[in-house]
Amino acid sequence: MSTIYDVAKRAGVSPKTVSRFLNGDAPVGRSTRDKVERAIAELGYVPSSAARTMRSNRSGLVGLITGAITLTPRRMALGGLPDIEIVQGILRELEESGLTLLISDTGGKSERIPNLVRTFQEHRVEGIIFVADHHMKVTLPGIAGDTKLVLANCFDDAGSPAVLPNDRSGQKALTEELIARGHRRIAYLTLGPEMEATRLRVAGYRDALAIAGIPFDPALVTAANLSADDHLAEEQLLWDALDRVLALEEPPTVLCLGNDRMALRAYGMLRSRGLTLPDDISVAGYDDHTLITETLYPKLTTVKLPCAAMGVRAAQLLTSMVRDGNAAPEAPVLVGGPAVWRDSVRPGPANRISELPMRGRNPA
Amino acid sequence: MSTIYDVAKRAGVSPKTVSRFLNGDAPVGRSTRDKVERAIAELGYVPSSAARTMRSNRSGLVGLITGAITLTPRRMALGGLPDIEIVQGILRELEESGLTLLISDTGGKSERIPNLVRTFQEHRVEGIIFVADHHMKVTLPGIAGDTKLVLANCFDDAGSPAVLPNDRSGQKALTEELIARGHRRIAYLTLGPEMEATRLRVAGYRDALAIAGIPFDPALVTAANLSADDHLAEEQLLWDALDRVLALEEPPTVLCLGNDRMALRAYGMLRSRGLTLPDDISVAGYDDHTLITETLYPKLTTVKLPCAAMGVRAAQLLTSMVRDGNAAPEAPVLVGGPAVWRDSVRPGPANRISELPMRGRNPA
DNA sequence: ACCGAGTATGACATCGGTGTCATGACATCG
DNA sequence: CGATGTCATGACACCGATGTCATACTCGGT
Repeated sequence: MSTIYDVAKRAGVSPKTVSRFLNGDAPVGRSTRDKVERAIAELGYVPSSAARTMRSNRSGLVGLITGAITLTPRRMALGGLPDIEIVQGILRELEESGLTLLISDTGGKSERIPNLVRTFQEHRVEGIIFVADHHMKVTLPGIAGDTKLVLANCFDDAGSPAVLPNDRSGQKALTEELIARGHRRIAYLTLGPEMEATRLRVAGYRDALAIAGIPFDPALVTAANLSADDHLAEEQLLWDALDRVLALEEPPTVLCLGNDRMALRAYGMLRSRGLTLPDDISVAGYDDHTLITETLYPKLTTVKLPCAAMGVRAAQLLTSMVRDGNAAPEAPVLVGGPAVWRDSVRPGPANRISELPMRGRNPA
Repeated sequence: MSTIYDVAKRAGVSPKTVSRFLNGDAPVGRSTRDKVERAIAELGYVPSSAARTMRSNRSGLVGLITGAITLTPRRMALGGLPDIEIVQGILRELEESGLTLLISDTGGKSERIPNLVRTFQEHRVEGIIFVADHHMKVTLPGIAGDTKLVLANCFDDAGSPAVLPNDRSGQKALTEELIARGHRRIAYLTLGPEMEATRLRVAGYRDALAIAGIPFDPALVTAANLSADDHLAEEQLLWDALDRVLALEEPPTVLCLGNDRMALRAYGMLRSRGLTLPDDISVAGYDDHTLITETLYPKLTTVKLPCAAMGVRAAQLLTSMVRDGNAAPEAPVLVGGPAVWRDSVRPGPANRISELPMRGRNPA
């Protein structure tokens, strides 16, 4: 591989002049410029970022740590959340920034992270983005030097700059729209209670109820999902939760589910009870996993989890910290996603379930 | 970030001794070793790969060019082929190799490739793997220097080392198994005629027929897919092709489709004609896209496209070229995938379609 | 006591760019 | 016409590793 010295010799100028031509940091005479240009083309010269990095202490690299690449196909098949969309947002934003992305995949094994970080540091990345597969708290190894860190879809105790989905506003918006359509008895079958998303979305749900002056009924809100990969247990949990809320004295007219996959399952369970969607009961999901939401009949009303936007924001945040030396924001950046209105929620003021025979409400 | 000089000063030794400790290229006294070890830990020293690269001319980087990351979710939703599995295979194989992967995504725009290659060369990658989303011919920009290149799922005119799916043996194996189960009239509704896969798989199909002494009937083989993203036209093409082969004097007892998505469509079309699978007619796909093959009823018999294995082989090939200086293989590496036997092919010697009324054979 | 072999270490140059400073050629101005 | 300023260019050191060569010390054999 030819060097700047080769180019200089061929063009009959000093290496520094070639450097000036390449970087434009000082004027270069027209004829000199032409000679250098020709020499570069003839030699196929490409500057070495290693040498540049040494002198300038800027590598032009940023690191990305994720499990999305190895885990996505499996999660896709399960209808899980494509955190790969966050990675896509990051890619898109970084594309024009002149920064080169080093991607490391954890393969789902978090114990590998320290090694990945170490490798990144050897390559003197200017910043690292860590992408989690769901809204969660993480604990990362300390990062030496002034390498910047941005967390996407997660946060830590150290208060590292983070980009998070606005779960609270998302569930609030959905609930508000449900209320606006006349629903008063809104069941919420949540994800596991240990999930950040659950805590925040329940808060958003209660926000909306409070604004509308509807009293909060704890019987309508229950966890109905596991974080573990145990389909059978998940199914039973959901069935039981659904059973309980439908058997209430005053049953819900709409079911909000913790994610679209739960909604998919709920469709089947409700139908096996002889209920028609959305006429007998309405359903809403969360995530806007289009593979599910657009495929189901009726199409699923849900809340968009703004993955791509989170990726873009995370990348913007990192570039602004790395290139412009901006300080990290005090508070996490919250990225909201809209409620996406489809056909699984009856537009009318109420559903018919309260008029149904017990068969629909409790088939057992 | 601290340097080897900082470590040397703190440990009271020369930088070269620290270097020896780090690389183990010469014996280091026990007490010296301890002092150096402590100094490194106290300073959180991480060696600079940029400096190392300059001196040694080896960056420890390999580049990967793909469109899998940005395109996968869309293709997944379509039931297309997850070339991301190739990337996974590469990741897995490279993990323990000490090489760091630079991943660039084309975003589906091949005109970006020269820039990606250029960026890789600036970082002095030791090799580049190019991953295509389907078996195809590509034309890549020339790569200066002695950077190695490996093509995965594609090949070029220059004879660059390539890892390819063995389409011919795959379709041959499937066809042979069909024949072994008594099928004689085997229709093959292929992908677009311009696809490499089509040419090779038809050859494999004919190989199997020839071995069994079954004459090749051109009326049974017809292209029934478009490369373009035109669902409606695709559907019509498939319908028409299906219509023609079913209306033959001597209709097929089994339909082979160009991929699993076509098989998925074929299921619907055959059923709308009142045919029962696999009793009235058998169906086989290609790719083993488990989201489809395991979900359909009956489960789809298909040929596994060995994506992960191709990724592994491509990475092995590149590391052997980069690290051990091995020469590129003369011929492309062909990776075979087995026929995966599920329930969509009737085990019996023949299907009943030839006994069916015209309704089933031509509903129009 | 002496020599060669092995062990443990350091001085110095080098990789390919770029920051700093110096220099020479002109143009401009009072 | 000399002082000043701008433009165009080059010489040289430096970033942080490591290869090469040199040096000093320790042993065991003779």
